[in-house]
Amino acid sequence: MAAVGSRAGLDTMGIDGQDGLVYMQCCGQGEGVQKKLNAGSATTDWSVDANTQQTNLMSFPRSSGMDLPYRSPESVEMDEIMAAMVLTSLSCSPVVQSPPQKDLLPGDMECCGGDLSDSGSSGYWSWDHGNVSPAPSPSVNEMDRSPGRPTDEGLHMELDQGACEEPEARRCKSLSRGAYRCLWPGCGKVLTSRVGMKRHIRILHLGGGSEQSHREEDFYYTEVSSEDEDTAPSSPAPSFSSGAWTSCSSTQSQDTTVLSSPLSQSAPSSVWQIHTEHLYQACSPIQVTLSPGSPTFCSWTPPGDVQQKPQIPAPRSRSVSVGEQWLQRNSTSTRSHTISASPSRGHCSFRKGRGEAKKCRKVYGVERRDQWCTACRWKKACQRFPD
DNA sequence: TGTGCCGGGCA
DNA sequence: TGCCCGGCACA
Repeated sequence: MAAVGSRAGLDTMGIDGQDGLVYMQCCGQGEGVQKKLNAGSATTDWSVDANTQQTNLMSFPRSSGMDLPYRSPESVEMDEIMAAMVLTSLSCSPVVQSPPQKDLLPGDMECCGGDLSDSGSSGYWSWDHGNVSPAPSPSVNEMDRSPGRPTDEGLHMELDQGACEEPEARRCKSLSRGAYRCLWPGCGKVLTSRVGMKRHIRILHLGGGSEQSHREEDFYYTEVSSEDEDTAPSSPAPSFSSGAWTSCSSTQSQDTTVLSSPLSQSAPSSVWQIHTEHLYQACSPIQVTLSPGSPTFCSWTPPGDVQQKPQIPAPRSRSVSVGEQWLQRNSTSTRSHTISASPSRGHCSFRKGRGEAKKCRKVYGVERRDQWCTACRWKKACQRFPD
């Protein structure tokens, strides 16, 4: 039975005779599932218990010299039944059985499965055929989650990861009908799966699965969707956000197009928010969005877009202070100058030399402090008269 | 010494 | 998050 199961679902099942550990590795994915068995007790919280261990001992030679206790025929039969159940459930996964290296057809795996692939598992565990729950998980996972059983750290990591991402995957699918277009010169292939697109880029264009190419995949595809195309030209703010950016800000852009992207979720909060609310920290947007180490849509956005789009003033419902309102009305041009000049300031800790422009303090004087811009009142970099 | 503003604290 | 201020750098 175990041998049959080995072909069906399990590639390797190793046993540590010292600790009673059984290592199961599914389909060679490197996603080792480590089970610590109660070798001595007959508790059946997890079906593959000591009996199963002994079954495994029958099929897999072990190097240790542990004595094998006598096993009754009933026990052997029960072992076979248990092993059959476990292995059958494991082998039921279509993803497990499918070859991992081919290009995924559209619809194979939806968006958020790509998160898993970043960790090197290439999304093999991101079974995502619609909302169908993963086939092998009910038997194994439910048994793993049963109370009274020693906590399996490694497996819990997998389970937690899946538990955390599955709602997100559903949310992605419910909110976005996006597709992913390969930006590789001359390719332009469109896939509905981020994982598929990543794999497409990695295999066909980057030529392998090296660590670097793993990170570079994000640069060679873009997200396209009908929603995006519909809403993009409507107003400056959505065109600036363009999905990835809107999803970056969880608090302020709920009314805009939401094209949820795992990459964009890891991106910093929106430049728009930074520019409008904390302009005196204007060095942040440039450094953040152009950071070469962050493989996000934000990085992929051409620098020109990053610097130009936030300059477009857009009406916002946010309550602003008097100074900021004045700033929004009058200093759009100077703001763009500030943004473009902010890299010269370098890191925020670098204190730039004093500029020539008069500040609010000089213009209005201390006695008219209420007319200062907000930043000046807060002893921040002047917004109204930036250098 | 005055000014600009970073960094941090407070509510 | 908004607001304020100590303290530092610079002119």
